[in-house]
Amino acid sequence: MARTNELRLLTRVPQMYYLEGLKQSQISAILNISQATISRLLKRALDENIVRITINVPRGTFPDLETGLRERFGLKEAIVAECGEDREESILSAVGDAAAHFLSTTLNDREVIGISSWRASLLRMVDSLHPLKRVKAARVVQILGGMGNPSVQVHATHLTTRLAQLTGAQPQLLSAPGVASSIEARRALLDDGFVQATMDEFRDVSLALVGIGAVEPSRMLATSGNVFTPEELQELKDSGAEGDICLRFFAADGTPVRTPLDDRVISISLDELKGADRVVGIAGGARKDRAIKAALLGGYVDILITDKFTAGRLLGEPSGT
Amino acid sequence: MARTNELRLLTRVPQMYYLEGLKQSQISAILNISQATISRLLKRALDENIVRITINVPRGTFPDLETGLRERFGLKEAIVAECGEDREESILSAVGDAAAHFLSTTLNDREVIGISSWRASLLRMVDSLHPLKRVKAARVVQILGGMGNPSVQVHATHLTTRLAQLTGAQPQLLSAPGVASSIEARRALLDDGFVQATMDEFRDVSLALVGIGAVEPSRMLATSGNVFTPEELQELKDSGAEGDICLRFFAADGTPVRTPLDDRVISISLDELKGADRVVGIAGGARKDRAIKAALLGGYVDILITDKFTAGRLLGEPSGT
DNA sequence: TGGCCAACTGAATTTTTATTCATTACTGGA
DNA sequence: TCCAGTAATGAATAAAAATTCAGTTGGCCA
Repeated sequence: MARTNELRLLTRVPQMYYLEGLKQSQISAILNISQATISRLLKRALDENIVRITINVPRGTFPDLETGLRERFGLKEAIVAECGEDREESILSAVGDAAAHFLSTTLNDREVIGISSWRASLLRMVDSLHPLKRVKAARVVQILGGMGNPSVQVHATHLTTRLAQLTGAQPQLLSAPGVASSIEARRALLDDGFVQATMDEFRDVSLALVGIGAVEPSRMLATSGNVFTPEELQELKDSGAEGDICLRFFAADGTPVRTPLDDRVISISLDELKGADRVVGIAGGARKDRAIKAALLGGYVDILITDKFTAGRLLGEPSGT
Repeated sequence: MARTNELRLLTRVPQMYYLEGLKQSQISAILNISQATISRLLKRALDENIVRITINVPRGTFPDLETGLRERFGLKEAIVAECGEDREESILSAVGDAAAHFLSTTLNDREVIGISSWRASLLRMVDSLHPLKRVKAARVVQILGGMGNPSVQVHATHLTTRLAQLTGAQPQLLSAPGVASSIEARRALLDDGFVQATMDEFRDVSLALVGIGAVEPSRMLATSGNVFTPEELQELKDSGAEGDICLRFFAADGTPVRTPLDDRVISISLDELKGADRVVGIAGGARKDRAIKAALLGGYVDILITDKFTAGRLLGEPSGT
């Protein structure tokens, strides 16, 4: 019975506070109980589950998947986008849009943005981005060279300059191919002052926007010119490479895979990438499942932006390595 | 789609705040959103019913009935006690206990308590009250004379002195019968200095503890000596009296009923009663339904302490006058 | 019976949250 | 296309809530 009297207060106080919207001091005055005690009663009501707070998940948001991704892969943040159907086009649009929104709400002033080229998802992001008036990034740094194929080279340039324009930043282009034809060719390219200057910026990147590539099946590698020879691709596969970020490859368990190719790639290194405050991975689609998982296991990404189908697959599979 | 991105935040932020227990400033740091915006998002999530707060009513508490009583009768507070069965004994015990708890948690320092005598419920309250060490009331004033019957007179005295003892206050007894034998007898009694002194205190009462009496059927009036003659009782009924507080009678709609009896009663007047900061009515039982309702309609009581059965009846009846 | 520990309490203080204010962007109508 | 009114934002500030602290009390065991 004594307990009943106490329970009455544990019900009454939250009722006044949460339902009637009274301040603790008002309740304190009405009930002749000190504000400190009101605060304590409220906490106790919460602890004892007399007050329950539930979050009603609106259609099109997936907090469960996001929490699952965060916890399973130790991510700082995961964003799962609603997506009509599980096809590339639909996913690109959903993920790009989500990434654009993410960028526009979380960009800080004077941020140095690093952006990978070559990525359809990043292109989509930039396309759906509205100009950011409120904040101004300092610089947008291209962290992966363009493709040999000139039209793709243009894309890479477009991506960087457009993003710089939208964020009011200075674009810092990397006027070199992502893959040099030889080690020597790479050396020569690195001697270029502009290339050098851009690459020096890699360590200053505070926010990196990157895609995640699949080694197999890779549409990009196959269609965007003869960047890699069939032999090189085979070598990659043989060495266990499962995916890449900025053409830096890693195995299924996330460990970096070093191949001779590394010495021809002109891009931020995985180590430099980890130096960024926030690395945002933007990718989705069944084709990339294994690569994304590998990237997450490798811890290369702090924030993942993906679609609900991919998120489901990343979590649904039996917990492999 | 734009809405979807927004909804995501409206889900994510409350999740972090309410479920993960993060501070707004921490969320602000994690999501790169200003604290002001976090606060606004939380409010919006509440408004849009994405976050729902429900209060789980524990067994033995009756917030619905209490709210009903408060709203229907404009009470400052209503306390409905759990009660095993709808019989006097059970109700007295429940209501007395609830009143004791109420008093012990809401008594202020230096309060002047007025207490009606003659009331079983008040007696019960005092019996279940533990000594209050924390606060000290200033005085306990008996606001209704005792009964002619000496043993009941003792009760009234006991009630007042005991309560004073428990609250560390000075008892202020009213050494006079509640009902004088005649107008002249009343005059004579009022000449007494002690009686006078106590009655002067009536206006200083800050917290009044009163029972509510039923005119018909009234056990108290019938059994406690020949206070009123059958004729007087008949007169009361004829004049429409439905209940009383400290032997001050009122009709079913709460309007005071003046009869010649008034001039023989020695107690606080209804007007003086209204001057108290808080008037606590402590009563229950089917016998008193009409009297309690009348008292509530008359607005004589700020706080009602009753049992669940009585509360149900007070609310359940078709909304009478 | 006394003494010690744990639990409560309210006042004061610190921490957290809500709001104000000034500014800037967006929208719809002329 | 331009403008007026609406909405949104962050920094600063006011307001509210949580916590610390110091002091009691009550129970429990020696």
